[in-house]
Amino acid sequence: MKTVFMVAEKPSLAQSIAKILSRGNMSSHKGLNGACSVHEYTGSFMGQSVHFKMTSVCGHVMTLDFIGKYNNWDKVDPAELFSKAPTEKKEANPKLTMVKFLQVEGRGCDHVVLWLDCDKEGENICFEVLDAVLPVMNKPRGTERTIYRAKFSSITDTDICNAMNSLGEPNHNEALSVDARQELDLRIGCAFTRFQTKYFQGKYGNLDSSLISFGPCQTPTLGFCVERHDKIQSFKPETYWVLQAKVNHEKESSLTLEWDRVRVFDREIAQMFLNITKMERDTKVESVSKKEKAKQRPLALNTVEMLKVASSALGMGPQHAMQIAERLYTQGYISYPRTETTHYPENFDLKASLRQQTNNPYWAETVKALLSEGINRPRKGHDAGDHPPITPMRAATEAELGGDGWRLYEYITRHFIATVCADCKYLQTTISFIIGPEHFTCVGKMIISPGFTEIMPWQSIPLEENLPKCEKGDVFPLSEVKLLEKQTNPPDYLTEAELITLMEKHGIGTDASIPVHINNICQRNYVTVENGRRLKPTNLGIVLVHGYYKIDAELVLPTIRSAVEKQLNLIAQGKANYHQVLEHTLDIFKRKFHYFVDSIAGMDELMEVSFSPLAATGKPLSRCGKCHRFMKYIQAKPSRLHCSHCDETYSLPQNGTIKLYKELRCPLDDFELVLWSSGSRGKSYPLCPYCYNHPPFRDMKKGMGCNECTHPTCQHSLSMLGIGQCVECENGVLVLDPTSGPKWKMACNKCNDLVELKHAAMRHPMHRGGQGKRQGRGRGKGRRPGGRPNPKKPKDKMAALAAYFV
DNA sequence: GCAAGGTC
Repeated sequence: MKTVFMVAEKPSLAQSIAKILSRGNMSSHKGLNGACSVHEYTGSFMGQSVHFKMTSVCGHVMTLDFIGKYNNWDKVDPAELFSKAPTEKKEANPKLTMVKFLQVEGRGCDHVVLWLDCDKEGENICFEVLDAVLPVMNKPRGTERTIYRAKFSSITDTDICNAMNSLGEPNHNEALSVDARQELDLRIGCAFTRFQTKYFQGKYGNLDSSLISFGPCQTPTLGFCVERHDKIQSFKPETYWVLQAKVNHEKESSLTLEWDRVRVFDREIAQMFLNITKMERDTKVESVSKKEKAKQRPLALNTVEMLKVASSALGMGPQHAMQIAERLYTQGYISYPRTETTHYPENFDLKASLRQQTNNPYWAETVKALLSEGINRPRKGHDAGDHPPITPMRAATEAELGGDGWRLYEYITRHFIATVCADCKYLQTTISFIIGPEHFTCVGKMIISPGFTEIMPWQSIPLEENLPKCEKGDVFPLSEVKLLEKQTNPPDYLTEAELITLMEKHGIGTDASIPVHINNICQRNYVTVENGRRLKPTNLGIVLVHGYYKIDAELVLPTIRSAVEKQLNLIAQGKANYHQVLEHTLDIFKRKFHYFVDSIAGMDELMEVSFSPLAATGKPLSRCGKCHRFMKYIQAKPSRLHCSHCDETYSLPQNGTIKLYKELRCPLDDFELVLWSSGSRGKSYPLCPYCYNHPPFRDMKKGMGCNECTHPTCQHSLSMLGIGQCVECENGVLVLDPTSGPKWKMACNKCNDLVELKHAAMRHPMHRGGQGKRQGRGRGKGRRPGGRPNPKKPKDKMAALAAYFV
């Protein structure tokens, strides 16, 4: 019997599709990578009885990167990344050993059916799968076809079966357009990022320049936030005047009328209107209109809408919300959370989903009523052909989900129920009044039936004051006519929800990547999240965007992504040649890059305004070995030492504290040693700022402290303070921490192992005089003591220490 | 150490 190998984009889809095609009659087992499963069954294929093997990948199998030597930032000119630097495909997630997995499962199969998502990325993954499995599959006999592509637009029985009955071929052009996108993003993003980072790194003391990134999605995302900032900054409040009239009706109840002109910006004109209307004693009703209006129930939920509500109503950031949603999904509480679709599949069992919710204390009554009185047909949404909308899949309690998990589940469920509720109906009454020549209006709303707002109370129509019962021609006495002086207000910073809307509108990122881009600009310190999840750009974010505006605004405009995608679509549609588009687009960006490099002084001028140059920051800490003047310690990341006289910067270990180490000096270069420690209870070791950056011995690398130094006689070196092999790691040596007495500690110079010596009472080994030689300890040669020597009579103090070594 | 896109 022949074997048909089938591959979906993710494990959950492989399972659903296999279940449909096998009519539930399949056997499943986990694959060798632990992430993917294989579902097997017998069925018919092209009129023959065959064995089916359905499995999946986990998104992209491969990722694009430069070949190794081009990843050295110090040796490669970023300009080379545009053409010279070769790229290679690497496994996207080496832990999953996806290529091996596909080859093990695909070996000896006769046909392959590609069930990857029906978008361009999916088409590209088709070819990644083929690259892996074709070499190990059986060769076709004669003209027999091997490769098939299933095209489906939803995971429903009919759609999947239809796809199986009308298999096509993978679309090479669409796959190529993704190859081109990958290469463009890589070359452009990395070139700009490396250049900017290296240019600004170490120039300003209070600038965190460990990474100053650029990308065709993240940079315009930042651009939106700074654009709003600029609007706020340049905002000039204007004074305007509003005419307000109040009438008395019934007993003591007063009604405020809205002026039809809304407001005027000229004081004299406003005053004139006041004078005219003030002469009147009462107001006449011109007309009364009543209209029945409806507020529509929501569309079925997709990712972007979920993220917006999570941010604005639940106060959860998009990245966090997505993590929670993924957890709810893998635990079976909700459907797949990454979808653009807002339309339920035709055969979606809405009632079955509702029935699961009949025991929930918060909405059981609403759900039961819906089930007994009949549900409303959901609105017609958009079918993107990816996944069904996000819905609850089983009942849950607050206790089992906890905190944010429950809050997100509650929202998803309420939203789902709302989509099958009735619209909210209300009666809108508009009364028009006339005072002299001026018209005023009063609007009131009365709920007829709350509909979906019952389950989504935050959407309910605000209650408004009761309008008087009146008819055309009625006259009411005016109680007050006055002029209000007001000022226009600046807009506020962008909320995350507004930013998501902007990104979606301009096609920046996808439902899955939007949270990543927002997270990026937060983590890189370009924006901070303020109250109400508003995004406020930092000085760095503002300077970057203003710098791009100054040099080449296209780099930050939201059109940068869509312009490139337009080109890529030409490849996908077969209207343009892959190589030509790639070369042409790269050429444009290469020119932009060179212009940017030549004009970087323009951005630097802005940096100078916001940040202090290195020489002016930091506090004097230790002496330079060359000029013997004090160098300054710059605490801002990446923390470093700077000698303003020699104009040299020395990098330091990060994530810890740096202190002067007793004014001791390195015997090799005369630099004063500093002491790095990871915290009050953590490990610490001395280091020479010069050696740390310029390793003195061949067996040392950049970034090594004295605890790894092989200097044979220096009293701070590994050779002198090394005690024994580390138990936790392979090559580490436990080195005495000379500052730790009287509770002596030893720390591994490779891993994080830290050993406390409980009873050792001893003099500082550094002060023990000249007799201390290596005695067989030291670099890599540390030996573990054979047995515990008599603690009362140690041979020497170092041996005593070793005796405590666990 | 870098992009953006899949997904675990």
